[in-house]
Amino acid sequence: MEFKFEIEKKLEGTLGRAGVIHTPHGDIHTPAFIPVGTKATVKALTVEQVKDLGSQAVLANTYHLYLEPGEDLVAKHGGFAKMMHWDGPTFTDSGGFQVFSLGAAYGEGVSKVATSESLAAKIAESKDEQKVERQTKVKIDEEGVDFQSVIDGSWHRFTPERSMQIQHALGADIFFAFDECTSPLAPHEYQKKAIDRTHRWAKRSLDEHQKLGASHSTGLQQALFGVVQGGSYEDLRRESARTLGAMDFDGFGIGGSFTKDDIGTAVRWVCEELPEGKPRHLLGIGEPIDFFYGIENGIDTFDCVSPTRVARNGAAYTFDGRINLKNKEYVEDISSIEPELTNYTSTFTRSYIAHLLRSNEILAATLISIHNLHFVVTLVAKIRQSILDGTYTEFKEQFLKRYYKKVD
RNA sequence: GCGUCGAUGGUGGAGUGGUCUAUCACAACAGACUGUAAAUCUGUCGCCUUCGGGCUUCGUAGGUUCGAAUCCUACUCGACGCA
Repeated sequence: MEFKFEIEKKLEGTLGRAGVIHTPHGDIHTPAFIPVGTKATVKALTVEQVKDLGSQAVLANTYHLYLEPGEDLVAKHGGFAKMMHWDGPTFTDSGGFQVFSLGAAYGEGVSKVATSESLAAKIAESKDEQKVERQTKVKIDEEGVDFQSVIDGSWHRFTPERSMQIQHALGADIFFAFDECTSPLAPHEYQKKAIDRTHRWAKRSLDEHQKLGASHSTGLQQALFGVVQGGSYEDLRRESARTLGAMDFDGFGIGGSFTKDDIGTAVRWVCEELPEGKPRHLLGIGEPIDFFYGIENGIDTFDCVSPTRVARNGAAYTFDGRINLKNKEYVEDISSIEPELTNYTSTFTRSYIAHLLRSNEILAATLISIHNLHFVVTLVAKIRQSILDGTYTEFKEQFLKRYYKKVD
């Protein structure tokens, strides 16, 4: 019943590896994609569907479950996994990301992953004149964070200790330390201040976690991952990884915002510093290309809302790139979304799904979510297999060539 | 047959003398979405354009007026009422 990570095979000449994470609720064969079930549900899907498409674990969110229905109620069910009938491994995010999405990112149009052009434009814009005081729903201080509920506007407070208490009540196998996810627009000076504070919070999270763990009667051992920050600055990323790497964490999350073409580089800086024998999770990343650059630079697990979010908005992954099924060209297309992938959704035509989208039927969200999650879960599983088989380079080349081919 | 009311862009429906290619919604056509404020958001949506602008629309045909989707007349069509 112990948490343990084993490396099965390394990817020659890179930081990549295939391995297995043992958790109290089963193994995760890595690299792996972990579907996000923020509020103890993977949106639009039943747990049977999530399982059948090959998911090994689910990640839920502390912020959302704390607000609704509250961690005590979740604890009465025996944890969020039991509540949602998921019997495999689970993660909970700390609520730290909401410090970003409801704080620095709130109403600013900044996203976790930006293209360098859009970022440059935003930076120019923010330097332009004195901007009106921006409205956020978050106030950060040394002790923790005050934040306003997105549900009813009421004010709440998270500290590292509080986040750990809530996460223990929610009952996942793997927790994340409470961190501050900064804006990509923040200057080096602020990023430095933020990681120093995040490191102090990490230590406090660890202390509280150990205190709470000692009092558990279940005999299960939960793992705690520290979260590396540092924005797009190499010195800060490395410093953050070294500092947290020296602490007694079971694994590490890599958080923060990235420049689209540079995710791999930032990950490499971090993974070069982190202890090799502990698992690394890349928080909130998961477009097809990102998996390759993440994995060869040392990432073991990913989570991302993108497959399910874009699915609800009508976009589907195919081996020839992402398509928008709402578009006219699919109205009479009687092929399946991706003929080379077999799952529940593949028995339906693009035309039928386009019809469901156009008539606003909720089944469209379910069918495309099944497909997209199956696509990314399978893709990462294939990458894992290619590492074991020694065919990674060919596999990567073949996949990317087709997925990102430019049409002239 | 008489009377009343009505006819607006793909649809519904505002607008009742200038600021009207005409509010708005829907539909349509695209785009975005990366630790879920998200079954969401953004743009386009008469024709042409060298993107400055140009041209044509509010049932049809006339008229009044400097100026009409808006006022008048006739006609066409529709709904309702009376015969």
